[in-house]
Amino acid sequence: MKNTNRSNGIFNIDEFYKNYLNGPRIFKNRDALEPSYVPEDLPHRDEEIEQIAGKTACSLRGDAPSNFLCYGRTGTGKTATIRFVSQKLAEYAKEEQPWWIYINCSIVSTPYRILAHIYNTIVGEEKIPPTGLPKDVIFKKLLGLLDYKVENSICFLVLDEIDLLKDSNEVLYDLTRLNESLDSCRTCLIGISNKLNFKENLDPRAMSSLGEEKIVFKVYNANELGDILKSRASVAFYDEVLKEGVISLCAALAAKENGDARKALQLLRKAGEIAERSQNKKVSTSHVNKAQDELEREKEVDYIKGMPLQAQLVLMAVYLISKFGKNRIIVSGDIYEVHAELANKVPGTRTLSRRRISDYINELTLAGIITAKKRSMGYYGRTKVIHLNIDMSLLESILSQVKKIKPLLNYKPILIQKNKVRINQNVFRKL
DNA sequence: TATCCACAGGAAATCAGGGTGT
DNA sequence: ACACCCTGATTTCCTGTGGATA
Repeated sequence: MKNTNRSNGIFNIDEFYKNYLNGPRIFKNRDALEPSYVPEDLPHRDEEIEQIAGKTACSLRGDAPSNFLCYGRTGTGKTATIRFVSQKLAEYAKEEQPWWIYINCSIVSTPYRILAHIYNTIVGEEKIPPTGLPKDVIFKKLLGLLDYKVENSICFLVLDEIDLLKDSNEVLYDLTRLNESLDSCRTCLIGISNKLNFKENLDPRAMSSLGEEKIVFKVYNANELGDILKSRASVAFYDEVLKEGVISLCAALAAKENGDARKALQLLRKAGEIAERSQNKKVSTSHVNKAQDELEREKEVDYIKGMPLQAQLVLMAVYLISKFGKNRIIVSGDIYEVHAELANKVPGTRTLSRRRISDYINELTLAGIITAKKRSMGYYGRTKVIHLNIDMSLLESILSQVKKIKPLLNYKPILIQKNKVRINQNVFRKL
């Protein structure tokens, strides 16, 4: 980084902004690299587009398409493809434009809220409060609204990340019942799922409501990712800004992560931002490598900072045991005890049951912050052996950013002070 | 070989907090 | 004020279990 903004080592914000404005311009349209951007064309999604277009075409003649499900890993273009087709469809729909209602089930995840969300979207304002009313009242209201407002037309309900629904059986049941009870309006349900086995633990009625048909999105390979990046880059960046190899590096890195196009775009955007920040005229592969590191770090930082306080406390317990425990092997029982100690010290938290702690451990494992292996010690019972999966100093700096927890960073748990061992550590070491 | 530990993790119940209409 | 609603977090209750030990 050039230090023209600093004189005597002091950051000068005026200089910084002046330099920034006079500096090289890199982005022409940054939005083109955002996940929400719907591009003019979608490279390598022809098959998927064809299938979806085929399924939805009948809406142009006023018939309701049958419900279907889209499967595919994150970053395989499921949402983008649906949006793309919906835009095309709108171009060809003559009189009655179909309604498209997108529901992100990671945010709107309960039966009540789904119905309320649909209602509010159609009305265009928050008519239905986030809670308070009985669900069937909303159901009836929605029924009336759909027949009145979407009369003789079709309403596409896109349930994105449908696997994250809290009560998917009930939601799907409600939505099919909705469709059956309507007079003049028809609905079409489109589910989008990251999990291939999503339908497996659904009850049969709900399962059939999504139809037998499914569209599977293939993962992108590095070449395909490269094409996607090229087409986006031409919109997002000024000409000649990207140095040789930048795109192929982004593509290669993302290909390693299950061909995640979102990741590839993030990398490219971040690399551009890093170049811009350091006032380089061009984006180089070293910017991409830095971007990779930064994204990795940001991901963990954001995740941990966004966790509920109790979860942070559980993580703190793991941290403290590994910090003071001198190679002590961390087991779930220890975490429970240390968490209880900590919870008593932090205002506004209570101790939790073992059951709850066990859930938090699972969540941390799922997020990749820790690894947990089930292990039997025979006569000494069964437990989970836990390892931190994140750099200690990074974890320390993240935890120190959480105000309520910060004072505990150097707390030596009583468990460790007394060197209380319920299970002979040698049992573990034997393997 | 039967025993028994220290948990895992499913299902259902409970609680508190934010809301409604009457 | 009252009865009732929805949600998210948590507790309670429970059954299951790998394998060293007696």
